Amino acid sequence: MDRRQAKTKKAVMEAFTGLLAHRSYAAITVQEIIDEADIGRSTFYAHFETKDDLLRVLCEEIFDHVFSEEQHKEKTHDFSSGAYGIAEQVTHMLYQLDDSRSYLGGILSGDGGEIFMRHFREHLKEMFDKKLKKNKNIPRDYLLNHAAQSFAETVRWWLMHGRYKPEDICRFYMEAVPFFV
Amino acid sequence: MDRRQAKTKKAVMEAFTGLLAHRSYAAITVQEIIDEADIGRSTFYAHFETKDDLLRVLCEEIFDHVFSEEQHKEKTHDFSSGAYGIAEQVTHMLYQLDDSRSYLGGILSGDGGEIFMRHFREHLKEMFDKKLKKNKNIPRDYLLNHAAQSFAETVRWWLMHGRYKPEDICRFYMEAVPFFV
DNA sequence: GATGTTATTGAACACAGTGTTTTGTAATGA
DNA sequence: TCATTACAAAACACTGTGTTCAATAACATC
Repeated sequence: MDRRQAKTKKAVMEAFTGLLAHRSYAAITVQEIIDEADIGRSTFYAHFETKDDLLRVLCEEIFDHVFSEEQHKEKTHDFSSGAYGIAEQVTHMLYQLDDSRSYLGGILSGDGGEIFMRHFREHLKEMFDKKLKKNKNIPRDYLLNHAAQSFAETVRWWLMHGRYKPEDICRFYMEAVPFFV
Repeated sequence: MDRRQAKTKKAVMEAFTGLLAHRSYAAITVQEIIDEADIGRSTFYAHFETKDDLLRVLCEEIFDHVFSEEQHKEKTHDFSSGAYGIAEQVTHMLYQLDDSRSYLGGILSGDGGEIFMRHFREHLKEMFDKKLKKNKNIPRDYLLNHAAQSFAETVRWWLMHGRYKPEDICRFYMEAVPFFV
Protein backbone atom coordinates (compact mmCIF):
# COMPACT_ATOMS: atom_id res chain seq x y z
CA MET A 1 0.00 0.00 0.00
CA ASP A 2 1.14 3.46 -0.90
CA ARG A 3 2.71 5.19 2.06
CA ARG A 4 0.61 8.27 1.37
CA GLN A 5 -2.61 6.30 1.64
CA ALA A 6 -1.51 4.65 4.84
CA LYS A 7 -0.52 7.98 6.32
CA THR A 8 -3.82 9.55 5.35
CA LYS A 9 -5.86 6.71 6.76
CA LYS A 10 -3.90 6.77 9.99
CA ALA A 11 -4.37 10.53 10.28
CA VAL A 12 -8.12 10.20 9.75
CA MET A 13 -8.51 7.39 12.24
CA GLU A 14 -6.54 9.21 14.89
CA ALA A 15 -8.43 12.43 14.30
CA PHE A 16 -11.72 10.55 14.47
CA THR A 17 -10.98 8.64 17.66
CA GLY A 18 -9.53 11.80 19.16
CA LEU A 19 -12.74 13.70 18.49
CA LEU A 20 -14.86 10.78 19.70
CA ALA A 21 -13.13 11.03 23.06
CA HIS A 22 -14.77 14.40 23.66
CA ARG A 23 -17.94 14.50 21.57
CA SER A 24 -20.59 12.07 20.40
CA TYR A 25 -20.48 10.67 16.89
CA ALA A 26 -23.58 12.56 15.79
CA ALA A 27 -22.09 15.86 16.94
CA ILE A 28 -18.89 15.43 14.95
CA THR A 29 -18.83 16.79 11.40
CA VAL A 30 -16.78 15.56 8.48
CA GLN A 31 -15.20 18.99 8.28
CA GLU A 32 -13.90 18.68 11.83
CA ILE A 33 -12.36 15.31 11.09
CA ILE A 34 -10.73 16.78 7.98
CA ASP A 35 -9.37 19.76 9.87
CA GLU A 36 -8.12 17.62 12.72
CA ALA A 37 -6.48 15.16 10.33
CA ASP A 38 -5.15 18.07 8.30
CA ILE A 39 -6.10 16.68 4.92
CA GLY A 40 -8.13 17.87 1.95
CA ARG A 41 -11.84 17.28 1.76
CA SER A 42 -11.63 15.30 -1.45
CA THR A 43 -8.97 13.11 0.12
CA PHE A 44 -11.34 12.10 2.86
CA TYR A 45 -13.98 11.10 0.35
CA ALA A 46 -11.41 9.19 -1.67
CA HIS A 47 -10.94 6.95 1.36
CA PHE A 48 -14.42 6.74 2.84
CA GLU A 49 -17.73 6.80 1.07
CA THR A 50 -19.61 8.57 3.84
CA LYS A 51 -19.26 9.49 7.46
CA ASP A 52 -21.17 6.36 8.48
CA ASP A 53 -18.73 4.36 6.39
CA LEU A 54 -15.88 5.71 8.47
CA LEU A 55 -17.65 4.66 11.64
CA ARG A 56 -18.29 1.24 10.16
CA VAL A 57 -14.59 0.83 9.36
CA LEU A 58 -13.63 1.86 12.88
CA CYS A 59 -16.12 -0.58 14.36
CA GLU A 60 -14.75 -3.38 12.19
CA GLU A 61 -11.24 -2.63 13.36
CA ILE A 62 -12.39 -2.77 16.95
CA PHE A 63 -14.20 -6.05 16.36
CA ASP A 64 -11.18 -7.52 14.57
CA HIS A 65 -9.21 -6.65 17.65
CA VAL A 66 -11.80 -8.03 20.04
CA PHE A 67 -12.70 -11.23 18.23
CA SER A 68 -9.59 -12.26 16.33
CA GLU A 69 -7.56 -13.20 19.37
CA GLU A 70 -10.50 -15.33 20.39
CA GLN A 71 -10.51 -17.24 17.15
CA HIS A 72 -6.80 -17.79 17.57
CA LYS A 73 -7.32 -19.19 21.04
CA GLU A 74 -10.09 -21.42 19.81
CA LYS A 75 -7.93 -22.94 17.13
CA THR A 76 -5.01 -23.37 19.47
CA HIS A 77 -6.68 -24.81 22.53
CA ASP A 78 -9.94 -26.04 21.13
CA PHE A 79 -12.24 -24.10 23.43
CA SER A 80 -14.87 -24.29 20.74
CA SER A 81 -17.21 -26.53 22.65
CA GLY A 82 -17.33 -26.67 26.38
CA ALA A 83 -18.17 -24.55 29.38
CA TYR A 84 -14.51 -24.02 30.01
CA GLY A 85 -13.37 -21.04 28.08
CA ILE A 86 -16.50 -18.96 27.81
CA ALA A 87 -15.69 -16.94 30.90
CA GLU A 88 -12.11 -16.54 29.73
CA GLN A 89 -13.27 -15.45 26.30
CA VAL A 90 -15.67 -12.92 27.73
CA THR A 91 -13.03 -11.54 30.06
CA HIS A 92 -10.57 -11.28 27.24
CA MET A 93 -13.04 -9.35 25.10
CA LEU A 94 -13.62 -6.98 27.98
CA TYR A 95 -9.91 -6.32 28.27
CA GLN A 96 -9.70 -5.57 24.57
CA LEU A 97 -12.66 -3.23 24.74
CA ASP A 98 -11.15 -1.44 27.70
CA ASP A 99 -8.26 -0.44 25.45
CA SER A 100 -10.67 1.53 23.28
CA ARG A 101 -12.54 2.97 26.22
CA SER A 102 -11.54 6.56 25.46
CA TYR A 103 -13.41 6.79 22.17
CA LEU A 104 -16.04 4.09 22.66
CA GLY A 105 -17.90 6.56 24.82
CA GLY A 106 -18.33 8.87 21.85
CA ILE A 107 -19.48 6.01 19.67
CA LEU A 108 -22.00 4.72 22.16
CA SER A 109 -23.65 7.96 23.18
CA GLY A 110 -26.26 9.32 20.83
CA ASP A 111 -27.25 7.55 17.66
CA GLY A 112 -23.82 6.33 16.62
CA GLY A 113 -24.36 3.69 19.26
CA GLU A 114 -26.94 2.11 17.02
CA ILE A 115 -24.37 1.18 14.38
CA PHE A 116 -21.85 -0.17 16.85
CA MET A 117 -24.38 -2.09 18.89
CA ARG A 118 -26.01 -3.69 15.86
CA HIS A 119 -22.72 -4.96 14.43
CA PHE A 120 -21.48 -5.98 17.84
CA ARG A 121 -24.66 -7.95 18.51
CA GLU A 122 -24.35 -9.81 15.21
CA HIS A 123 -20.73 -10.73 15.88
CA LEU A 124 -21.68 -11.92 19.33
CA LYS A 125 -24.59 -13.99 18.08
CA GLU A 126 -22.23 -15.82 15.77
CA MET A 127 -19.76 -16.38 18.59
CA PHE A 128 -22.35 -17.47 21.16
CA ASP A 129 -24.25 -19.69 18.77
CA LYS A 130 -22.43 -22.86 19.71
CA LYS A 131 -22.12 -22.10 23.38
CA LEU A 132 -25.76 -21.90 24.39
CA LYS A 133 -27.34 -24.51 26.59
CA LYS A 134 -30.42 -26.21 25.28
CA ASN A 135 -33.60 -24.80 26.76
CA LYS A 136 -36.98 -26.29 26.01
CA ASN A 137 -38.98 -23.34 27.30
CA ILE A 138 -37.43 -20.55 25.24
CA PRO A 139 -36.96 -20.37 21.45
CA ARG A 140 -33.29 -20.56 20.57
CA ASP A 141 -33.70 -17.45 18.44
CA TYR A 142 -34.86 -15.45 21.41
CA LEU A 143 -32.24 -16.82 23.75
CA LEU A 144 -29.39 -16.16 21.36
CA ASN A 145 -30.55 -12.60 20.81
CA HIS A 146 -30.97 -12.15 24.54
CA ALA A 147 -27.47 -13.41 25.34
CA ALA A 148 -25.83 -11.28 22.65
CA GLN A 149 -27.79 -8.12 23.32
CA SER A 150 -27.30 -8.46 27.06
CA PHE A 151 -23.57 -8.68 26.65
CA ALA A 152 -23.48 -5.70 24.31
CA GLU A 153 -25.58 -3.78 26.80
CA THR A 154 -23.36 -4.92 29.64
CA VAL A 155 -20.39 -3.46 27.80
CA ARG A 156 -22.24 -0.23 27.19
CA TRP A 157 -23.25 0.03 30.83
CA TRP A 158 -19.71 -0.69 31.92
CA LEU A 159 -18.13 1.86 29.62
CA MET A 160 -20.64 4.56 30.39
CA HIS A 161 -21.24 4.22 34.11
CA GLY A 162 -19.36 1.58 36.02
CA ARG A 163 -15.73 1.38 36.94
CA TYR A 164 -15.34 -2.31 37.59
CA LYS A 165 -12.59 -4.67 36.55
CA PRO A 166 -13.19 -6.88 33.51
CA GLU A 167 -13.30 -9.92 35.79
CA ASP A 168 -16.11 -8.39 37.84
CA ILE A 169 -18.12 -7.49 34.77
CA CYS A 170 -17.67 -11.00 33.45
CA ARG A 171 -19.00 -12.42 36.71
CA PHE A 172 -22.05 -10.14 36.68
CA TYR A 173 -22.84 -11.09 33.12
CA MET A 174 -22.39 -14.81 33.55
CA GLU A 175 -24.65 -14.73 36.57
CA ALA A 176 -27.30 -12.57 34.91
CA VAL A 177 -27.33 -14.67 31.75
CA PRO A 178 -26.80 -18.27 32.92
CA PHE A 179 -27.52 -19.97 29.65
CA PHE A 180 -24.09 -21.11 28.55
CA VAL A 181 -22.89 -24.68 28.53
CA MET B 1 -57.86 24.05 23.80
CA ASP B 2 -58.59 25.67 20.49
CA ARG B 3 -60.29 23.25 18.12
CA ARG B 4 -57.85 24.28 15.39
CA GLN B 5 -54.87 23.31 17.48
CA ALA B 6 -56.34 19.96 18.38
CA LYS B 7 -57.16 19.25 14.76
CA THR B 8 -53.64 20.17 13.65
CA LYS B 9 -51.99 18.04 16.27
CA LYS B 10 -54.17 15.07 15.41
CA ALA B 11 -53.38 15.50 11.72
CA VAL B 12 -49.65 15.60 12.42
CA MET B 13 -49.72 12.56 14.68
CA GLU B 14 -51.71 10.53 12.20
CA ALA B 15 -49.49 11.57 9.33
CA PHE B 16 -46.41 10.72 11.35
CA THR B 17 -47.57 7.29 12.50
CA GLY B 18 -48.82 6.60 9.01
CA LEU B 19 -45.42 7.32 7.53
CA LEU B 20 -43.68 5.35 10.27
CA ALA B 21 -45.64 2.30 9.20
CA HIS B 22 -43.75 2.25 5.92
CA ARG B 23 -40.42 3.99 6.49
CA SER B 24 -37.93 4.40 9.29
CA TYR B 25 -37.89 7.54 11.38
CA ALA B 26 -34.55 8.69 9.99
CA ALA B 27 -35.80 8.39 6.41
CA ILE B 28 -38.86 10.55 7.01
CA THR B 29 -38.51 14.30 6.43
CA VAL B 30 -40.44 17.08 8.08
CA GLN B 31 -41.68 18.10 4.64
CA GLU B 32 -43.27 14.70 4.13
CA ILE B 33 -45.04 14.91 7.46
CA ILE B 34 -46.29 18.38 6.54
CA ASP B 35 -47.52 17.26 3.14
CA GLU B 36 -49.18 14.18 4.56
CA ALA B 37 -50.85 16.18 7.33
CA ASP B 38 -51.73 18.86 4.79
CA ILE B 39 -50.65 21.78 6.93
CA GLY B 40 -48.28 24.71 6.54
CA ARG B 41 -44.64 24.45 7.44
CA SER B 42 -44.82 27.22 10.02
CA THR B 43 -47.78 25.51 11.62
CA PHE B 44 -45.73 22.41 12.22
CA TYR B 45 -43.00 24.40 13.91
CA ALA B 46 -45.56 26.23 16.00
CA HIS B 47 -46.51 22.87 17.50
CA PHE B 48 -43.19 21.05 17.68
CA GLU B 49 -39.75 22.46 18.24
CA THR B 50 -37.94 19.92 16.09
CA LYS B 51 -38.47 16.60 14.40
CA ASP B 52 -36.94 14.80 17.38
CA ASP B 53 -39.37 16.68 19.58
CA LEU B 54 -42.26 15.20 17.63
CA LEU B 55 -40.84 11.72 18.13
CA ARG B 56 -40.42 12.41 21.81
CA VAL B 57 -44.05 13.47 22.10
CA LEU B 58 -45.19 10.34 20.29
CA CYS B 59 -43.06 8.16 22.56
CA GLU B 60 -44.50 9.83 25.64
CA GLU B 61 -48.01 9.19 24.40
CA ILE B 62 -47.15 5.54 23.87
CA PHE B 63 -45.63 5.27 27.33
CA ASP B 64 -48.61 7.00 28.90
CA HIS B 65 -50.73 4.36 27.25
CA VAL B 66 -48.48 1.51 28.30
CA PHE B 67 -47.71 2.54 31.87
CA SER B 68 -50.74 4.51 33.04
CA GLU B 69 -53.08 1.53 33.19
CA GLU B 70 -50.41 -0.16 35.26
CA GLN B 71 -50.28 2.62 37.79
CA HIS B 72 -54.04 2.48 38.00
CA LYS B 73 -53.92 -1.25 38.71
CA GLU B 74 -51.25 -0.74 41.30
CA LYS B 75 -53.29 1.80 43.19
CA THR B 76 -56.41 -0.30 42.95
CA HIS B 77 -55.15 -3.72 43.83
CA ASP B 78 -51.90 -2.91 45.56
CA PHE B 79 -49.62 -4.96 43.34
CA SER B 80 -46.78 -2.66 44.28
CA SER B 81 -44.85 -5.26 46.22
CA GLY B 82 -45.13 -8.94 45.56
CA ALA B 83 -44.38 -11.56 42.96
CA TYR B 84 -48.00 -11.71 42.06
CA GLY B 85 -48.73 -9.14 39.43
CA ILE B 86 -45.41 -8.76 37.69
CA ALA B 87 -46.25 -11.28 34.99
CA GLU B 88 -49.66 -9.74 34.58
CA GLN B 89 -48.19 -6.29 34.34
CA VAL B 90 -45.67 -7.37 31.75
CA THR B 91 -48.33 -9.11 29.70
CA HIS B 92 -50.54 -6.09 29.87
CA MET B 93 -47.75 -3.84 28.62
CA LEU B 94 -47.16 -6.19 25.75
CA TYR B 95 -50.81 -6.00 24.76
CA GLN B 96 -50.67 -2.21 24.83
CA LEU B 97 -47.52 -2.19 22.71
CA ASP B 98 -49.09 -4.57 20.24
CA ASP B 99 -51.69 -1.90 19.53
CA SER B 100 -48.96 0.40 18.25
CA ARG B 101 -47.20 -2.35 16.34
CA SER B 102 -47.79 -0.79 12.93
CA TYR B 103 -45.67 2.27 13.54
CA LEU B 104 -43.35 1.02 16.26
CA GLY B 105 -41.44 -0.77 13.53
CA GLY B 106 -40.57 2.54 11.92
CA ILE B 107 -39.51 3.99 15.26
CA LEU B 108 -37.33 1.06 16.17
CA SER B 109 -35.48 0.55 12.91
CA GLY B 110 -32.60 2.89 12.28
CA ASP B 111 -31.51 5.50 14.75
CA GLY B 112 -34.95 6.61 15.91
CA GLY B 113 -34.87 3.44 17.97
CA GLU B 114 -32.29 5.05 20.18
CA ILE B 115 -34.71 7.69 21.44
CA PHE B 116 -37.54 5.25 22.05
CA MET B 117 -35.35 2.64 23.69
CA ARG B 118 -33.65 5.11 26.01
CA HIS B 119 -36.91 6.55 27.29
CA PHE B 120 -38.51 3.15 27.48
CA ARG B 121 -35.60 1.80 29.49
CA GLU B 122 -35.80 4.65 31.98
CA HIS B 123 -39.52 4.16 32.49
CA LEU B 124 -38.95 0.45 32.99
CA LYS B 125 -36.17 0.99 35.49
CA GLU B 126 -38.49 3.07 37.57
CA MET B 127 -41.21 0.47 37.35
CA PHE B 128 -38.94 -2.51 38.05
CA ASP B 129 -37.08 -0.83 40.86
CA LYS B 130 -39.26 -2.23 43.63
CA LYS B 131 -39.77 -5.62 42.08
CA LEU B 132 -36.22 -6.90 41.93
CA LYS B 133 -35.06 -9.74 44.12
CA LYS B 134 -32.06 -9.09 46.30
CA ASN B 135 -28.87 -10.53 44.85
CA LYS B 136 -25.60 -10.43 46.72
CA ASN B 137 -23.44 -11.27 43.69
CA ILE B 138 -24.57 -8.53 41.32
CA PRO B 139 -24.76 -4.77 41.92
CA ARG B 140 -28.34 -3.61 42.02
CA ASP B 141 -27.48 -0.93 39.47
CA TYR B 142 -26.37 -3.52 36.97
CA LEU B 143 -29.27 -5.83 37.62
CA LEU B 144 -31.87 -3.10 37.26
CA ASN B 145 -30.34 -1.95 34.01
CA HIS B 146 -30.16 -5.53 32.80
CA ALA B 147 -33.80 -6.24 33.60
CA ALA B 148 -35.03 -3.04 31.97
CA GLN B 149 -32.85 -3.21 28.90
CA SER B 150 -33.64 -6.88 28.39
CA PHE B 151 -37.34 -6.18 28.42
CA ALA B 152 -36.98 -3.29 26.00
CA GLU B 153 -34.91 -5.51 23.75
CA THR B 154 -37.43 -8.31 24.10
CA VAL B 155 -40.11 -5.95 22.86
CA ARG B 156 -37.93 -4.86 19.98
CA TRP B 157 -37.18 -8.45 19.03
CA TRP B 158 -40.84 -9.35 19.24
CA LEU B 159 -42.02 -6.43 17.12
CA MET B 160 -39.31 -6.85 14.51
CA HIS B 161 -39.02 -10.61 14.11
CA GLY B 162 -41.29 -12.84 16.13
CA ARG B 163 -44.99 -13.43 15.87
CA TYR B 164 -45.78 -14.78 19.29
CA LYS B 165 -48.63 -14.00 21.60
CA PRO B 166 -48.01 -11.54 24.45
CA GLU B 167 -48.35 -14.39 26.95
CA ASP B 168 -45.57 -16.32 25.20
CA ILE B 169 -43.25 -13.34 25.14
CA CYS B 170 -43.92 -12.74 28.81
CA ARG B 171 -42.98 -16.34 29.59
CA PHE B 172 -39.74 -16.11 27.60
CA TYR B 173 -38.76 -12.92 29.34
CA MET B 174 -39.59 -14.06 32.85
CA GLU B 175 -37.56 -17.20 32.29
CA ALA B 176 -34.62 -15.39 30.72
CA VAL B 177 -34.54 -12.73 33.46
CA PRO B 178 -35.47 -14.58 36.66
CA PHE B 179 -34.68 -11.79 39.07
CA PHE B 180 -38.11 -10.64 40.15
CA VAL B 181 -39.61 -11.24 43.55
C1' DG C 1 17.78 10.57 -12.35
C1' DA C 2 13.88 10.29 -15.62
C1' DT C 3 9.12 8.80 -16.19
C1' DG C 4 4.55 7.29 -15.94
C1' DT C 5 1.23 6.51 -12.24
C1' DT C 6 -1.30 7.54 -8.30
C1' DA C 7 -2.59 10.31 -4.21
C1' DT C 8 -3.45 14.73 -2.46
C1' DT C 9 -5.02 19.40 -2.46
C1' DG C 10 -8.19 23.28 -2.46
C1' DA C 11 -11.81 25.54 -4.04
C1' DA C 12 -16.04 25.68 -6.04
C1' DC C 13 -20.29 23.44 -6.59
C1' DA C 14 -25.04 21.20 -6.26
C1' DC C 15 -28.10 19.49 -3.13
C1' DA C 16 -31.07 18.17 0.75
C1' DG C 17 -32.91 19.17 4.87
C1' DT C 18 -33.75 22.04 9.00
C1' DG C 19 -35.70 25.67 11.34
C1' DT C 20 -37.10 30.97 11.06
C1' DT C 21 -39.50 34.94 9.64
C1' DT C 22 -43.09 37.66 7.70
C1' DT C 23 -47.44 39.00 6.01
C1' DG C 24 -52.02 38.26 4.91
C1' DT C 25 -56.13 35.45 5.93
C1' DA C 26 -59.44 32.74 8.42
C1' DA C 27 -61.34 30.55 12.41
C1' DT C 28 -62.43 30.91 17.19
C1' DG C 29 -64.57 32.11 21.54
C1' DA C 30 -66.44 35.59 24.45
C1' DT D 1 -69.25 42.09 16.77
C1' DC D 2 -64.49 42.10 17.76
C1' DA D 3 -60.16 41.10 19.69
C1' DT D 4 -57.42 37.18 19.76
C1' DT D 5 -55.24 33.32 18.13
C1' DA D 6 -54.01 29.86 14.67
C1' DC D 7 -52.98 28.99 10.11
C1' DA D 8 -50.92 29.26 5.28
C1' DA D 9 -47.54 30.33 1.91
C1' DA D 10 -43.39 31.62 0.43
C1' DA D 11 -39.02 33.21 0.97
C1' DC D 12 -35.05 32.95 3.65
C1' DA D 13 -30.56 31.77 6.16
C1' DC D 14 -27.97 28.13 7.58
C1' DT D 15 -25.58 23.72 8.23
C1' DG D 16 -23.80 19.80 6.56
C1' DT D 17 -23.08 16.32 2.93
C1' DG D 18 -20.93 14.53 -0.92
C1' DT D 19 -18.99 15.68 -5.91
C1' DT D 20 -16.03 17.55 -9.38
C1' DC D 21 -11.84 19.14 -11.47
C1' DA D 22 -7.46 21.00 -12.52
C1' DA D 23 -3.01 21.68 -10.51
C1' DT D 24 0.57 19.77 -7.69
C1' DA D 25 3.25 16.52 -5.09
C1' DA D 26 4.77 11.95 -3.81
C1' DC D 27 5.60 7.53 -5.23
C1' DA D 28 7.50 3.10 -7.43
C1' DT D 29 10.08 1.43 -11.07
C1' DC D 30 13.25 1.24 -14.55
